Amino acid sequence: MGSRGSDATEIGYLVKQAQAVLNARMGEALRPLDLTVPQYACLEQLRRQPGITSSELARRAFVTRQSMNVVLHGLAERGLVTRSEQPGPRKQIFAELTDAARDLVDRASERVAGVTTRMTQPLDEAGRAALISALATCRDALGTPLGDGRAEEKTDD
Amino acid sequence: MGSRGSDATEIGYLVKQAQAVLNARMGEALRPLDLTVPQYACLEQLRRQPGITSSELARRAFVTRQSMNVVLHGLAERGLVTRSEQPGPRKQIFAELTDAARDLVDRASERVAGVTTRMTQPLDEAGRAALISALATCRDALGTPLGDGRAEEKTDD
DNA sequence: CTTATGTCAGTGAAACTGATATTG
DNA sequence: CCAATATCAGTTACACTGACATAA
Repeated sequence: MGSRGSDATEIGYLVKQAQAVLNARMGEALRPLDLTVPQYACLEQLRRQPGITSSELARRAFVTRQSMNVVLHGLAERGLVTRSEQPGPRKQIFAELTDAARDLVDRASERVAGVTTRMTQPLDEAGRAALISALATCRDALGTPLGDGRAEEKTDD
Repeated sequence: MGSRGSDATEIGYLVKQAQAVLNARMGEALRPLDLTVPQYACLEQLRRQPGITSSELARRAFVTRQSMNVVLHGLAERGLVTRSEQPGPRKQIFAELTDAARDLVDRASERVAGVTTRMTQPLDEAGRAALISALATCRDALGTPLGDGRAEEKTDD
């Protein structure tokens, strides 16, 4: 570990802190709608891409299928998500938002947007663009998601 | 919602995703040491500032005292943390790392540094500095942590 | 009396691992 | 047989709220 101008460790901390505050504020904003942050994230993802499978949802949230399934089933029981009766090619089950959910997600998105807007308020346009770019780069730099258990080339350990 | 050049919502997503991947990778890196990410964060904070109280630890992690106490007690039971017998001015109890913990945290830090370094690898020096600055700005823009229930509006710290 | 601390008790959402069945 | 899906079962770390006692 030589000399770094900008310590990478510091970035790790800041990502964690920023996400912690963001998560707390989002949770507060979503509570009146009876939604948790993971639930909202799941719904929002479904709005952006209807008909997605739970496995794909899990990949995008960087969690296991089993974890995502808990959230997804909870949402289905609340009538916010429908799951296709007819499995697809690979036994896939496709999820979609219900009309009630679409309305709810709209309101949730407004509230969340208020939080994120406030968070990025002090940044100028260029700074915002740079932040988006840098965060995407960091996300991709850490490579593949986490599989189910097997099937994952052992990197180094 | 309006059309902005750089959507603030996108930043929220990226913060979440980046943190999710980072958290996953850190968890994998720390598992061989039998440490969870929150545990490591707690230990690292204690190394940086020995003698800190659990309430202060909680504030920095943006969680409640009760939540932090669970982590802290777990670490104490494992002999990684000592807690002062003599309460301070305000009934405070000060925590410190044990020698065993110091050694463990060293190894943990190396592993974590490997992850964060990999994460920021594609960025150049200027980009890293800009990211640090922007993240700190975002974190601070969302204001104070969450107290215990009452007592907010404490701007100085 | 007010405030900050530590603590006990309970709850809950959501992550994990492991195993199994099914389909292409 | 292999790969990817869905699912069931169990565990766990860790967040929350609420309530209480204590000390400055």
